[in-house]
Amino acid sequence: MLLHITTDGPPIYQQIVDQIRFRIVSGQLSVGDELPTIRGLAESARVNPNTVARAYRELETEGLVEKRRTVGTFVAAGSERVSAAQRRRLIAPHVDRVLIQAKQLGISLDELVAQLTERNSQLDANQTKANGESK
Amino acid sequence: MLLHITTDGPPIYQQIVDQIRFRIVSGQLSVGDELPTIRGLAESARVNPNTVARAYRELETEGLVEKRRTVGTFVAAGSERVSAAQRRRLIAPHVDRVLIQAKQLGISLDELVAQLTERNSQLDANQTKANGESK
DNA sequence: CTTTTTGTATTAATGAGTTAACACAAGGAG
DNA sequence: CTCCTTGTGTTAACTCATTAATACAAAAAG
Repeated sequence: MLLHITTDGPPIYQQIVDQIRFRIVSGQLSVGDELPTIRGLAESARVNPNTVARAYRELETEGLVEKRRTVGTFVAAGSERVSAAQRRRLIAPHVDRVLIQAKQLGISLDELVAQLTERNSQLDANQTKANGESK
Repeated sequence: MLLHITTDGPPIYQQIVDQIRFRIVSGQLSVGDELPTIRGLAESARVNPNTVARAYRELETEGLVEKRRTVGTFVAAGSERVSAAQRRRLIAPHVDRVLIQAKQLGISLDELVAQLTERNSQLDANQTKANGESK
């Protein structure tokens, strides 16, 4: 398991959570798969074991992984079956935040959706550009 | 100018920015209107003048107000004419953030819009409930 | 020119969040 | 039983955003 960690930008534990979560919801990791041990991942990523432990704790709270003491950490059962609902739950706080901001600016839902669509296209364009149209 | 400031929740300077911005974009404050002086608002809101100064600085960066030294702070020209574009600019960072999060969770734009719509209805429902259907 | 009122700048105190150091606890392996 | 590897818990250091204390600068008012 190779993670890309940077000391600037978001907190380390958050980067770990995001990257592992993505591998689970995108199918790169399957139910029952064992994650690296806390110490193992900590060493390979050059961070403190506590930092990895915190990331794993969050993933457990989200219901994505299951920890078995003295054995290891595994992708939790149901991580693929309920994935649609799960993803809705995970994105909910972010959705709420942008809605509240929009309301505070007097932006209607339609306007918000329009801008969302527009920015989405732009982000996609930037991404393919950055990746040199790989794939 | 009466502001509602709470010491918990978001930072004070942010609350000031949000509330004054809303009064500008919603038309409660018109171009050329004078805002309270930094010291005046600081006293009436029981906060440090620096905190108000910071809020005013942000509003100036957003182009919503204009500061005239030794005179005061005023609603900037153009704050109403470009208000649609202005609002888009103000919401842009929040829109980008939720888009990036969605992408990271493998959520499509359509799914995101659907959830946005749903949550919007729920938030509206809560609000009318909390306000006792006032108006 | 002096005073007063305005915004500006510098520095420090505070608090929350993040990360690290290190010791503890539990269960499987031998 | 003993050892080793697993996750857990406690505490402290560090960083950064926020807020406050205080002094400065500029221009209008008199």
